Order: sequence, then C-alpha cells, then structure tokens
Amino acid sequence: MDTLTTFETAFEAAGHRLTRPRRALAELIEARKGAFSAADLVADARDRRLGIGRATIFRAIELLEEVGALERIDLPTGEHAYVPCGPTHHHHVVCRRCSRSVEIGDLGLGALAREIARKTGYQIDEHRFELFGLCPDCRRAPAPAP
Amino acid sequence: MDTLTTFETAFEAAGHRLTRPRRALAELIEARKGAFSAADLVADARDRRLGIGRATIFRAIELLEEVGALERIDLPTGEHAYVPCGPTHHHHVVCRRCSRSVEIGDLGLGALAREIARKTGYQIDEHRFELFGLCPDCRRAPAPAP
DNA sequence: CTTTGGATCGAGATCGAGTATCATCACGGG
DNA sequence: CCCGTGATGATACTCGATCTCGATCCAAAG
Repeated sequence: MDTLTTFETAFEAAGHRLTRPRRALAELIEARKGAFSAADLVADARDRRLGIGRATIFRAIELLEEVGALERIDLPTGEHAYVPCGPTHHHHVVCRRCSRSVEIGDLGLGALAREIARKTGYQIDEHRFELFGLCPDCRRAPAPAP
Repeated sequence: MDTLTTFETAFEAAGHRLTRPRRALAELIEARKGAFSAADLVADARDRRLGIGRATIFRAIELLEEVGALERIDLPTGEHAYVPCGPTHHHHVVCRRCSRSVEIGDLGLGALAREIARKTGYQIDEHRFELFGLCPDCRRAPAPAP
C-alpha cells in the first residue's frame, strides 16, 4: 500500500533506502507541522526511546534538505531550524511562539532581485526572505506560556 | 579631536566606555569593509598580537549589534556573519567570495510584509531579506582563487 | 593628581551543535 | 532466502559561543 507520508516518499524518490529510523523521523517531522531544530528531533527521539543515534538524525535532515523536502532557515535568535516545504520557489512565515509555518509564493521577489542586481552590479545567485511573527492561533492565545 | 571612527562613536553613543580593546576591534571591523564572522575577528586579533580575549570580542560584537551598528546575517553555508550598517531599515547584498556588502533600502518590503500579514493572518513582527552573489570586482576577477 | 567603584578585561572552563570514525546491522534486489 | 551495500549508532572529536571570576582599566569625583 502506498500509505507513505510525504517525507517517507521523499526518501524513496531520491533513491535512498526507507529504513526504520527514517520512517520514525519522517513521522516525528510530520507530527510537528512546522519549523523545528535538529535538537528538537534529537529530544523527540530520545523522549520516545526510539533508539535513534544523533548522527542518523543529522544525516536524515541533510538528506531531506538535498531532496528539497526540508529547507534550513535561520531563526531571529540565530538558531538553525528546518521547515517542511514543497519543490517550487517560495518563502516562509514562521510563528515565533509555536513554530508553525506557512509557505508563501515568490511574490515578485525574483524580479526584485534582478532589479537589485542591475542597480548594484552584483550578480545575485541566491536570496532569502523570511518572516517571523505570531500565527493566528497564538495571536488569540492569552498569555505567553511561561 | 573627534577622529573617532563610526564604530568608536557607536560605543560611546550607547553610553559604553571606549576602551583600548574596543578601539582596536573597531579598527579591525572598519578595515574589513564587509561581512565578517566572529572567528575572523578572533583570528585578526590573534595575528596582530593584540592580546584581546575571545570573550571580549564576542561582547563587543553583541554590543555593536544592540546599538545597531552591526547586524547579524546568516550565510548560505549556515555560518553567522556580521555586517556594518546604518540605523535605518534596510537589507544587505553580500558577495559570497570577498564578503563585501552593500545596503539596499526597504524597497517596498515593509508593504509586502503587511500584505502577507493580511493574507496569512499572521502578525508579522520581523522579516529578513538577504541576497548573495558576486560583487562587481569578483565578477571581473579571473579564476576563483583556490 | 589621587582615589575609588563599577564597567570591562582575559584566561580558561564549559557547553552544545554538528561532524567524523568505524564496526555492526538490515534493506531490498536478485 | 542471501548477500552486498547503504545505513546505523556509539563514541570521540571539532569548533563556535558562553560563563566564571579575579585582575585591570576608565572616568569622574574630590
């Protein structure tokens, strides 16, 4: 049966084996539905006694990043986090409290980048645009949980 | 005499002492004219036998960041770097080879962020927009120095 | 000019994210 | 079902960054 999750599929699509630890990690990521850090996954795995090594987690993340199923973003705090994402060019809006994230399209930033290239003389190869704030739910939520 | 550099002034403006190590660091940063990492400064200081401790360097960077004279950006490689910058809202274009950087204005991104807030329901508090590529000089330069 | 208190410093310990190593294991094609 | 190769996980290690704390320096008061 093809009840494979998005991330499980991502492993297979890239020609990698779909092992037990990878399935487990795919589930953990799926369960988070938002941005997470490597440390988060390590903690999750440890809490659930999955017996998954640290190295394996970092390798899985690296793999999913290469495949394009994850993208690394940099939190305002300077920490690294990863967000699940689709294959097309896009950007992310991340909730600073619950880390839930949504994708937004290109929004003309590609064109803006070309415009900037023209004005500055730089050859622009890459750009990042990330937004941080509170998601609708967290806005409604009363006090910032201590 | 007020031959204070931008960074020396930045220390004073914030009500902090202008000490010897801070003067030295201000000079090192000034000399770089572009993005640099904390490790770069540590190396610079060590090479010139300035006798400045690691902690002092990190503290100075933190201070300049608070004051707004420096801003932390995240290189595509995942490393942290800092760029000198003015007080107004802006973004940076960084050369991936020589790290020289230029500031660019808001360019309507503030408005775009508001638009995104409206569409997604998120309350946007913060956004970052960074561009990476080759500066005019490095574009002209022949081979990528090994 | 000297005193003095708090800001600042430097060295080293420490922490934590991420990487490297390597013997062992298990996925999955044949 | 078997085997080869990719994958795993325990451990050691690297390196950026932070913390601690006694010594030192700056600046303002006297």
